[in-house]
Amino acid sequence: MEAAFKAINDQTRREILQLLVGGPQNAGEIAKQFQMTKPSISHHLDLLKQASLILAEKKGQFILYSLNKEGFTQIYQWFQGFTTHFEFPKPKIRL
Amino acid sequence: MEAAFKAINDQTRREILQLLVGGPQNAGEIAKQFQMTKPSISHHLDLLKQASLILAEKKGQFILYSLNKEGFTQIYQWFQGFTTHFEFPKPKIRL
DNA sequence: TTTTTATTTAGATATTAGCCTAATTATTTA
DNA sequence: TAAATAATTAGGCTAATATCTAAATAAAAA
Repeated sequence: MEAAFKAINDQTRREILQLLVGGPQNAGEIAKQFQMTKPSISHHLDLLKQASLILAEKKGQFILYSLNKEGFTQIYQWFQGFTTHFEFPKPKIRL
Repeated sequence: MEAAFKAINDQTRREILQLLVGGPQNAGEIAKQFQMTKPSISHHLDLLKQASLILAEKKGQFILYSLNKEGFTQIYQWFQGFTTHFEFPKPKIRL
């Protein structure tokens, strides 16, 4: 859980997660959308993977990244510890 | 929102938030529960306050700290951007 | 008013984080 | 097999973070 909090404490990494909401992308595609070198993006992807916020699937010479529910669940569960004290609207759930 | 992510990316600060679920406490009471100096705890409280995760109310020579919904709402709203892709149980709400 | 108590602010230090360039690994294509 | 492509790993530099001690501020008590 430690890793998840660390991972989301960075603007670039939050933007990567946002991008992946639109569907899986490989490292090169992701990197193109940032003004930052590929090695830097690669490092961010590694931290997101360590936090179980994304999954990496090797497809030949490409690596396809996609969102991973596990890390988000960890964050949500932490958050839930406070929901008995504050009211929050229901999450929008895809049924 | 930046400040909220930063604030929760620290074990000590997350523990402080957890303590305050049990009700407001002043800085000294909070500090007693950690093996860390008062100035360090004071700094953590300042970061939590900057993130709108806690409120500080001066009571004579004491300062009473309590949870602040605002910062939690910011985190929750960010989180909601992903809930259309993953299903999460409803939060427990105190009505 | 002097002293004590509660808390913060300031300054110093050590660790961590983010970014770059250069080098390496793995896969595909010529 | 040699060259090109995709991505990561390694090393170094700077900025940000967490913690401490010492000093400052503010309120209460003696």
